[in-house]
Amino acid sequence: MKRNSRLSLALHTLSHMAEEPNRVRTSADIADHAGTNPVVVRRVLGRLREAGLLTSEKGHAGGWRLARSPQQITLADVYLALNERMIATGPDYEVPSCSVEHALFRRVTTVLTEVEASLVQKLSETPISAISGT
Amino acid sequence: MKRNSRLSLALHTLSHMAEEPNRVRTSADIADHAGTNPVVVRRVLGRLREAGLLTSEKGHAGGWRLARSPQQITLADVYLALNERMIATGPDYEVPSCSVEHALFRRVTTVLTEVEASLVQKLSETPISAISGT
DNA sequence: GCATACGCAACTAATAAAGTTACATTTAGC
DNA sequence: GCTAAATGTAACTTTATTAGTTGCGTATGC
Repeated sequence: MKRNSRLSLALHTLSHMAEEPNRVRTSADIADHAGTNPVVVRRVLGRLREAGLLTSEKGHAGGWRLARSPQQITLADVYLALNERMIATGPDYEVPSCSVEHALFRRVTTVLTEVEASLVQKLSETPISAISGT
Repeated sequence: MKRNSRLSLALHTLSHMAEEPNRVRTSADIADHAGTNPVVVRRVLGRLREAGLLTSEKGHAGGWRLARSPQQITLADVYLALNERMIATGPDYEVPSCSVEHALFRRVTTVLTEVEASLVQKLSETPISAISGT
């Protein structure tokens, strides 16, 4: 794995799960499939659980499962759950003091925010069931 | 500066240039405004030049200038010039051997490619002149 | 010829992410 | 209860990317 790996891992895993929603999978199984390791899987899937897309159960016979039907989970849900905004200029760029600069800065930020919203809108049109074979 | 800095730097610089298209700017000037240094500026703007968005001239009184009018340069041009695909699963994820896996893999890739195309389409609707004050 | 610009290569430093190890906690089944 | 198997999480190491820096070659206008 390399870059964009969280989104990639999340999508592949969810698509798989969408094919057999009732099957419980352990992070070790998922890691094997994805060619990574269980802790990394738990880190990524943990975010999806926080967002209400997955549930996990501890202990013997525990593991991961979809929290709702594959038709009700869209790519936007996954994208937002990972909380990795691809576009927005973060709040780290030094905010300019000059007012002209500041106005320019705000216009750039505004446009990028709109673009991101449009991206999320587009993502929300595709449920993960459309990616799985079912 | 931190992340997304190339896109950020490019957009801010181009927006500035859009306000006074005839003015030639040195990488040192631009670096001062952006709070970075001239070499970094040349690296980023170099990509925009390769994409035909900017021209640069060496020597005394040299510097950077828009290659065409601000109305004719869109955010998609900038995004594509930087060649940083934000979405696509690169060709680095190990390609699965199992045919079922392979089919799933291809569907994920296809969907992400479509999403990226839609993003570029959206970006192409905004020229940099819309961000500058003019 | 000299000052001033870009072009580029090479190196360092900072950052983020994946990978790894270790251990606590929870749960099912005996 | 004991044990095996699973998640949860913290800490650390490794790796990859990027910004930053330095130095020097080359081009250009005065």
